[in-house]
Amino acid sequence: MTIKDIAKISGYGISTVSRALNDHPDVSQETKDKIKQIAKENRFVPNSNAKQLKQQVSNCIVILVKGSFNLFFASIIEQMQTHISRLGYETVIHYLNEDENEVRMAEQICKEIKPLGITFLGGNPETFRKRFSNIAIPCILSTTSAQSLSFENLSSVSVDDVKCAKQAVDYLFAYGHTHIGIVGGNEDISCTSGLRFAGCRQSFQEHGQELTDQYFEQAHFNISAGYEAAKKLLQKNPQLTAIFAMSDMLAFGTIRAISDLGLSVPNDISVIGFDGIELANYYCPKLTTIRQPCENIAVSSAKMLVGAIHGTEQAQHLLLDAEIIEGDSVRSL
Amino acid sequence: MTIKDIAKISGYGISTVSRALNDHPDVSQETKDKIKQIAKENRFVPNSNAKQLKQQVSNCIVILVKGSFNLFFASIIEQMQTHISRLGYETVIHYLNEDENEVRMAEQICKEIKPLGITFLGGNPETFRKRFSNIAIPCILSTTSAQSLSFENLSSVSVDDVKCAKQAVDYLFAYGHTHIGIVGGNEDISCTSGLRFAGCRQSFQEHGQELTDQYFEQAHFNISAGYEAAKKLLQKNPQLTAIFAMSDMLAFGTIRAISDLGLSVPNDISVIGFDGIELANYYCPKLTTIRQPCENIAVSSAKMLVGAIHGTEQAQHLLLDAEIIEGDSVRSL
DNA sequence: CTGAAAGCGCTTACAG
DNA sequence: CTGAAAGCGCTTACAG
Repeated sequence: MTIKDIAKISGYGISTVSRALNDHPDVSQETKDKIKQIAKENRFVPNSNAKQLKQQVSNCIVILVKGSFNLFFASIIEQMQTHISRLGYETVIHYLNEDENEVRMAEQICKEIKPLGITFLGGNPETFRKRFSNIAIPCILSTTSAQSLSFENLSSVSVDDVKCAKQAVDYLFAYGHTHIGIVGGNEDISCTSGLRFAGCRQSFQEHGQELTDQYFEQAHFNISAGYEAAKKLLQKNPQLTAIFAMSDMLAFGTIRAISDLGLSVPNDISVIGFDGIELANYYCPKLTTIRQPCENIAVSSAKMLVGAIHGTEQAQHLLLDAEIIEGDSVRSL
Repeated sequence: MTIKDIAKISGYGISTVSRALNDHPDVSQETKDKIKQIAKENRFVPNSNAKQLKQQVSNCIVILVKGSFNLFFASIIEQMQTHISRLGYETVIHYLNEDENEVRMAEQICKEIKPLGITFLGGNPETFRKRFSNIAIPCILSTTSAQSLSFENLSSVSVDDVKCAKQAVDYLFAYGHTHIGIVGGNEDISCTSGLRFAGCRQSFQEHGQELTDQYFEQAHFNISAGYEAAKKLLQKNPQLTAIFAMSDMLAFGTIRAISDLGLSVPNDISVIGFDGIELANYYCPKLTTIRQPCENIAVSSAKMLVGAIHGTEQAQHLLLDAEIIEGDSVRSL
């Protein structure tokens, strides 16, 4: 069933059928009704390949997600999708592995499906610095700041990772802890864990401490990595009374590790996480964590991207605040 | 950059360029090399719309996922994807809301992108009964059995939900519990929770009990629903000493609810889950659960679908076994 | 308000 | 081994 068939059945020409189906204003209502009726009866679905081949641009916005599983991203994606479709665009979600290059993939997607814009979740600014100049459509980096880059078609929406991580560690200091460990983080400040690490370092310095190897253990942002890292950390530094885990998943792994060592949270060791996913609130103990403003990130990203697509908005870098959610995983010393 | 441009640059005709790029055997190696080199230099990416419009069928397999967020599905999707691409096909993932009709969506997708096959995650057999006859390509229902249906192009891979749920409740009885509650489930045996509920009922009967309203509370399969349902259940039936939650997420919500009521798991109340997601192993307490064989479901689904696409396999319904993972959330009475 | 015609970028029978 | 031509299903300037 193609528009040609509908043209034949209806007696109209194919151009009129096309216009009627797309609700062009210059087709009489009567004609539209007839044609739409026939399309409906025959369960006509337009061939999107033909449509897009002809139109050169699609109506779609791509959400490019790095890291296939991440509850934090999940809730953002969901809301983003809802919002984008409310604004009248289709959305295509594409997942990449951690080791794939998101910008290269974006280049390919641009050539293949010609989207109007792209939002990146979990991208690395360094990758953007190197290759993003190949991309011409409006893009937005969500949950990571692109402030340090200055592409005129790249905006970003995120929390200030340095500040928020500092906030987390400050919180532990404020509760009287002086032996604080960090799960996650590294020296590379171009990525999220590097930025959060920098925040930790600041907090340490302000409290007259130096953040040495003794106090942190790197980990990818998943639960089993958190478990392993926490175990190592507690082995090399048994005096710790509190741990900042750089994501809630890391925090869950950390708490499990602490339990497996025969210790309890928060009685022996306090734990604070980062992200504020729904599960944090249902974990036992309820996790104290830095809650990123998911809805705001999702909605702002969608709005800014659509603004940029309309050409009404310039690239900008939105830094949002996070709030501390107090659970039962931190106690004062 | 199109193949026309490459034809111009290389001096060959566009048909030769097309054939070279697609590695057709009737193009000399030399020509192929030259053309591919030029394509590479110019970062040529074929326009997939044009390609598919012409080819009429794509090379892709669609994974249609109902319910946008579900850690259990997540790990299956990931493995399925890996496996499908290893078998030489592209994969497109499409998420639907709970209230959308998966089969109707599949019909549309068939017309739009003409996939070779579809795997459904989280589909409802009843929906298939009504509309699936409209679909002509090989499909597979994963994690839910389509045994009761007899479409020659619809296979399924799943555990036996009735049996596995019975296993869970039997386990609690075996540990001496006699007041067992169920979180989730309903009378509609066309869906997963209905099947599991039927298994619970069987177990109750075999142990000389009747599964009345007093013993269960319905809940959608998410953590907050589990929390609410468990609270209600314990309110209306305070004598319970054990609960079977029909998914791990429900179990987490249940455990949190128990804690909030000032009781402890497993000392006051034992809890067993269903699915066996990674998180279950990192929850506190470690969750005892019925582990579905994710890899096997993923791999078998992929294999069976590809077999059906090749026309070498008939529709079949694979029922896999689940195993009990013993955590620390059940104690003997 | 409607239609005939061109063309989007590709593939593939057909001819050489 | 290579090329000219037709055609996939749509949209849209152009003409009426």
